Amino acid sequence: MARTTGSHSDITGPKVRDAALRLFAQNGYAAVSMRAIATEVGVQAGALYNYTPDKQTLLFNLLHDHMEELLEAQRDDITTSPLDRLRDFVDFHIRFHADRPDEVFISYMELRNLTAENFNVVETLRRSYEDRLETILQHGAATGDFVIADTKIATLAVIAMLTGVNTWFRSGGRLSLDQVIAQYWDMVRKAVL
Amino acid sequence: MARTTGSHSDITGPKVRDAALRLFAQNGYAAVSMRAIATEVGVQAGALYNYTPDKQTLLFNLLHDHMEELLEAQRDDITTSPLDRLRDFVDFHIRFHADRPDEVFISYMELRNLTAENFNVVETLRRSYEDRLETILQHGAATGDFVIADTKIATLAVIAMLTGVNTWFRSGGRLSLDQVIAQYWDMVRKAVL
DNA sequence: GTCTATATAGTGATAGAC
DNA sequence: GTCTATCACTATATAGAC
Repeated sequence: MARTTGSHSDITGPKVRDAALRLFAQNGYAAVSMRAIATEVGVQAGALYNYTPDKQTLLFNLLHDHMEELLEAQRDDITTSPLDRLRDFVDFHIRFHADRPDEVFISYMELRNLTAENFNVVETLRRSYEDRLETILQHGAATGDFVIADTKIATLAVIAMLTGVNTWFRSGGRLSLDQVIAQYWDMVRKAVL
Repeated sequence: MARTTGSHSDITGPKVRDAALRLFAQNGYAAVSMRAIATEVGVQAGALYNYTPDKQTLLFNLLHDHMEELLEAQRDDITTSPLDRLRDFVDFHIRFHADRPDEVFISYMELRNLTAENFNVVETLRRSYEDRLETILQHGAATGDFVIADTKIATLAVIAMLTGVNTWFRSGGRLSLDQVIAQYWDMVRKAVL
């Protein structure tokens, strides 16, 4: 219970994580040195190794936890209509991703800097998220609510379209997030009809 | 006219370019050393500097030339209907990008590794490509052929969706490129109707 | 828990021989 | 045009003092 005087692990730990996230997103994993992260945190490089065994684990944890949070946050009410479920998915996806631009960015850009083993873990999580959308589309296609030639292609097309919002959307811009969501929902709805 | 005996610049030059393209796409610009490129070409690192002043120029040329080729190849017959022009754009975009997976990949992943000046050049070219699609959508919206709330958003949404094909399409897979194009065209067509 | 110092290896680019 | 050799840095990670 008693905490060692001068221990800052519960403060420094998150700071290391935040600094790594910001710097990886800004400059890319390979271009960011442990010294740069340490400087951002306000410690010397050696001190970082109290919080991560190595740089690779730092990256893996950021991507892994992002995917876990995504899967944890996404809800699908299977008692509602396919159209309502799809609308909820579109709304959730855009909102969740718009809230975490750095996490989303490194999740796409830094996949190839994961070790093969770490990549497989993250990739499995990503696929299970895709599967949730495909399940909705398959259900709607089966009931006749949707007209979709190939649900796998439609899944990938919709996710690519929605995730693209992150490349240009900035809060405080010409359109509010609600307006953006409304317009994407309009396009997605028509595309699967 | 006469060529120096033993000169291989017309062979080695393209080989340097191809090796850089492949390695940048596979491992990322920052993670690829000039020595690695030289090994791939079959020369020593110092020899590369007969073909590029530095590593940055190597990257810039790849991205710049890719965008120039894209703009050069894209055709828009303004005498046809908005729907036909849009269909041609979708067909062209998917086909052109599917043919050049490495160029497309580094054009998205390595933008941030360009110097500010080089980035602006490439970014300007990219925007002018986007503008060509937006022109088509604006025209169709004006004639009533399309129903689009915001042509800028629709432009970005369609390009994100189409470019997403490159993340999963592999020639020889479940679907032919023609089948893929047909399905994307179906979704795009319905989305703007 | 953080520091300094260091081991070990890699980097981009250049000089000058051939 | 390509080679070898090298300069001046920077990298990740660790050891041991405090």
